[in-house]
Amino acid sequence: MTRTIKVLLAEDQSMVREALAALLGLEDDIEVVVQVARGDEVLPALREHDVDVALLDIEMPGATGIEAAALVHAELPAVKLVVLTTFGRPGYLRGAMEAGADAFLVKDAPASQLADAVRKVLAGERVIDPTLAAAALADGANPLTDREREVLRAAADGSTNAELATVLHLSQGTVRNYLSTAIQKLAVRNRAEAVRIARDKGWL
Amino acid sequence: MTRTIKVLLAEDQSMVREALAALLGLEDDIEVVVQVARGDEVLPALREHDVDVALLDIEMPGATGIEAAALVHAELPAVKLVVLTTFGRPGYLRGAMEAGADAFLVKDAPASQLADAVRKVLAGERVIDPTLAAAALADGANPLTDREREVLRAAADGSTNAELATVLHLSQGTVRNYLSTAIQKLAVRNRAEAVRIARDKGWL
DNA sequence: AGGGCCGTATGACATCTGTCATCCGGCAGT
DNA sequence: ACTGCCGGATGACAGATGTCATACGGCCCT
Repeated sequence: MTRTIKVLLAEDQSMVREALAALLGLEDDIEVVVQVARGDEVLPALREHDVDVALLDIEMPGATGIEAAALVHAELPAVKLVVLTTFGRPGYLRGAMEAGADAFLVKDAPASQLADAVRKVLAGERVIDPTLAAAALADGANPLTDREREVLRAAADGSTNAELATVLHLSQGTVRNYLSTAIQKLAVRNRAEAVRIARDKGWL
Repeated sequence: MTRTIKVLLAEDQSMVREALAALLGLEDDIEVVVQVARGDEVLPALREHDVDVALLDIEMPGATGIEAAALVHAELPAVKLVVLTTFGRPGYLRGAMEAGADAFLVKDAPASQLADAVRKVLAGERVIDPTLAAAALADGANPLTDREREVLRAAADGSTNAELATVLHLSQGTVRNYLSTAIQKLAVRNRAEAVRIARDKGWL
C-alpha cells in the first residue's frame, strides 16, 4: 500500500454523516479528514485540506451535491468525486455525470460499495449502478425547458396560478401555458401529477 | 459495567444501516446483534434474538417503525424502543409515543445522542427532543377524520376526483366534500397544499 | 433570408375543483 | 328521546385549471 486515501465527507444529517465516517474509519487505507454539512461548504473545505476523494450527498442545504461537484470539478479537477444519494433518480445520475462525478452510489446499496468506490475512483475507474444507468438512458434527457421547470418547481407547493404569476413576474395566462405544455410533455393529466413524475425522474 | 447492551437495528437503506452499526460498534458497551431492513421483520427477529433495545427507523417497507414499535410493545414489553427518523414531524413523535416508544431521535441530531439514547432508555429514562415535543403539543392532535385522511392520502399522487371516487368506492361529490373539509381544517386553499402540510405534520 | 424553438402574452372555451346547503342512517353520550 | 358527530350523498354555483389558436420578438442554425 502507498498511503492512506484522504476523504472529504459532505452530508447534512449529522447522524448519518458521522455514521458513514465511522464506516469508512474501519478501513485501514481510508481516512476522513474533513466533514461538512452543507453543499456550499464543500469547495472552501477542499481549498483548505488536501483531499483525494470527495464524497457528496445530493440533498443538502446551501447547494446540492451535484452543484458542488460541478464547482469542484472546474476548480480542483484532481479531486475525485463520488456522489451519494438516497434517491436513485435517473436525472440525478445524468446531472452528476455532467458535473464530472466519477462515481454514483445509492444509499441502499451494500455498505461495502462505499469504500470500494473510493478506491476505484482513485484508481481512475468510474463506478455506476448498471440498472440506474440503463434507466437514465431509457428516460432520455429532461424534456422540459428552463421556464417550464421553474414554473413547475414553483407550483410544487400548491401555489395558485395567481401566486405563481406574481412570484415569477409572468401573466397568469403564461403560467397556465407553461404548466399545460409541461403536463403534455410528461404525458400526465394535471400539475400535481406533473410535479410528482418530474420530481421522480430527477428533472425538477 | 455489567454486560454489553444488545441492540436490534431496523433501517431499510443498507449503507445507512451498516454505517449506524459501525457507529454503535465503536462503543464498548453496545453490540448490534441483529439487523433488519423491513418493518415487518422486526418482531420475528426479536422473537429469535435476545435484545435489550430496538432501534427503529420510521420510513421502511413492510411496516413503519411506528407500527413495528406498537407490535413489539404489545408482545415484548421488556424490549426498549428507540425510534429514529429523518423527518422531525410532530405527528410522528406523537405516534411513536402512543406506540410505546422510549426515545425519539432525528437523524440530524449529533451522532453521540444515539449511543446516549440507547443507554438512557435501558436505564428507564425517556429521550425526546424538547423542541420537537413542544411543536407536537402546540400542533395538537390530527384534526382529520379517518376518511378525510384516506382521501387526502389517495389524492397525494395527483389523482383526479373521478379516479379517487372509483378507487375509494365513493361518489365524486363525497370525495370533494372530504377534500373540502380537510382543506378547511388545515386552513389552506387547495388539495395540493393540504397534502403538503398534512404530510409535513406527519398526519398523513 | 428563412425556419425553428423559446419566452411571453391574449382570449375563448370546456372541464375540474372547492364551497355550501341540505339530506339520510347509524351510533355514542346525556 | 334528544343531540351531535361521522360516513355518505345530491345539486347548484363560483372560481380555478387546462387546452387551443394565435400573435410577436429574439435567437440560433442553415
